[in-house]
Amino acid sequence: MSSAETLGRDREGRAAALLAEPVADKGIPASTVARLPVYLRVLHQLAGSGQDTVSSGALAEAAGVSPSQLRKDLSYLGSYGTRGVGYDVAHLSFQLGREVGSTQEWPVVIVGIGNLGTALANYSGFYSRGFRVVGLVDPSPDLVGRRIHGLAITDLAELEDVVGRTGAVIAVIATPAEAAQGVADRLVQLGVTSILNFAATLLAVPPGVTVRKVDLGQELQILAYHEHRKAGELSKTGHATVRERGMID
Amino acid sequence: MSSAETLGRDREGRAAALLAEPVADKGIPASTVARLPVYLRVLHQLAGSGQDTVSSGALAEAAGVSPSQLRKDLSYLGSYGTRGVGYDVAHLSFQLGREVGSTQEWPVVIVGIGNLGTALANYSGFYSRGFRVVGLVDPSPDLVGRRIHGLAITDLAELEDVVGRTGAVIAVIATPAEAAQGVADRLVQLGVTSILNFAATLLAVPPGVTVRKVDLGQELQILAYHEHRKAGELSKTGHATVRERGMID
DNA sequence: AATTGTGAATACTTTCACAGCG
DNA sequence: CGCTGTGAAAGTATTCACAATT
Repeated sequence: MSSAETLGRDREGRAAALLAEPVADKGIPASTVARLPVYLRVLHQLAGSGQDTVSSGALAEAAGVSPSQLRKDLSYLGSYGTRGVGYDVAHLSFQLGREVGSTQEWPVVIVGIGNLGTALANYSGFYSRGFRVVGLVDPSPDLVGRRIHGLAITDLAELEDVVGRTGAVIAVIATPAEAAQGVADRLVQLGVTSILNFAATLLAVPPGVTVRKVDLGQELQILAYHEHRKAGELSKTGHATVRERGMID
Repeated sequence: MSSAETLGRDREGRAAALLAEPVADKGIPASTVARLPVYLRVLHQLAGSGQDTVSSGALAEAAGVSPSQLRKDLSYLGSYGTRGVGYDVAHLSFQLGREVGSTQEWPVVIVGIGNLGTALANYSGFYSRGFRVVGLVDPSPDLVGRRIHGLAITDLAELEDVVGRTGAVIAVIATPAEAAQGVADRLVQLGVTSILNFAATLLAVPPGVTVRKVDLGQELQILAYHEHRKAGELSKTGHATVRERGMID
């Protein structure tokens, strides 16, 4: 998988009372958070196919997790199921969406409009999940002014302007590795607090800013490791052995 | 984050003696495996900048992990450091590369040459890590025959031919979600045992086949969750609190 | 004197198993 | 009766802290 990092790991004493939200809103494990979008996607599919109720077993199967893990995950959010019956698809979908923040629209700025940035700008999966690409930024004079889906590419020099005007707090960095840290610094300065980083470099950001990294080369290398292992086992035992289940997300 | 799944979770009794490889080659935790490519990248950088020795502290810092985690990770591979001194960059780099399988070249086939597939086909990060894109496959008549870096796009109907000719065991699926499972089935049939899946769907594969999923929309949703939480905290306490460190990889 | 390698301790995650409820 | 929700148990991963080694 990809990885999440949030630099700055000291913790507040969690003094504030948590009466504000209908459902307790604290300490959901990171591993659970990473699975919520999966559940949400499956629920949308189910809703689309006319199912209006689903059991933990069926939902878990479709999401690729164990039923007990699904129930444990959902239990962090509240008790949205009905014993003996299951979950109401529409209701659970709404509750999950509310938790993940997908009931609102999030403006997103993409910095670095190379092959990958262009692909991301065209990616329909963002739109359907509530993200609106409101800024495309690149330093290349060849690209500035071109349009993707009607949105013009802006010069990197005007990054301040773009972020300020759109109010984006989520940004995607798809620049070469060398440029990424500089871009991140400017984004953070402008109030961006969540960054999805495709550059093959570690970003240093202040506490309170969340970075998720997707390193495509790294993903393949992890697969190569498994291949390598399979080949080794094969040559020793004469038949492939089964690897244990992966991790993360 | 991205996620690793390997369906089929039964385990062999691990009867075979493990004398073949110089270093014990068993049970490296999945979380460690996911970090090895990061260490490898940092080591390459260090080598490039002329450093020939590095301490666990410095290497850990550059990789974004704790020194003790780095040392624990490396300890699974063997004892490649020198107490009181540190690690020899070239030697550690070689050992890590050998473990990850990046001393050899891996032919890779990409299926689905839309925006994302095109970006992946152009991505230089694959080449530098030992991957060779040897096949580009898509069903669209508009695309078949076009070339990317000199490699012609082949019709999906000839998938069998492409995989057979190139001997690829690693494939990337960048098709629409609906097409992904069908493509995966054919790939597995052809002997592919590692798949990097960008389609927003869960792939069912037989035991022994490793799948890693990268869902870009999902990555943003995880960030949105954090934003959502920050906004909530902010409105309650008047200042942003720091989130705990993420997970995965 | 400095830094690795590693058992032991801690923290986190998943699974189990069953009580609770519709 | 069936399925959820959840404490308790088991399994993993990370951090600590220090002995071992150069």
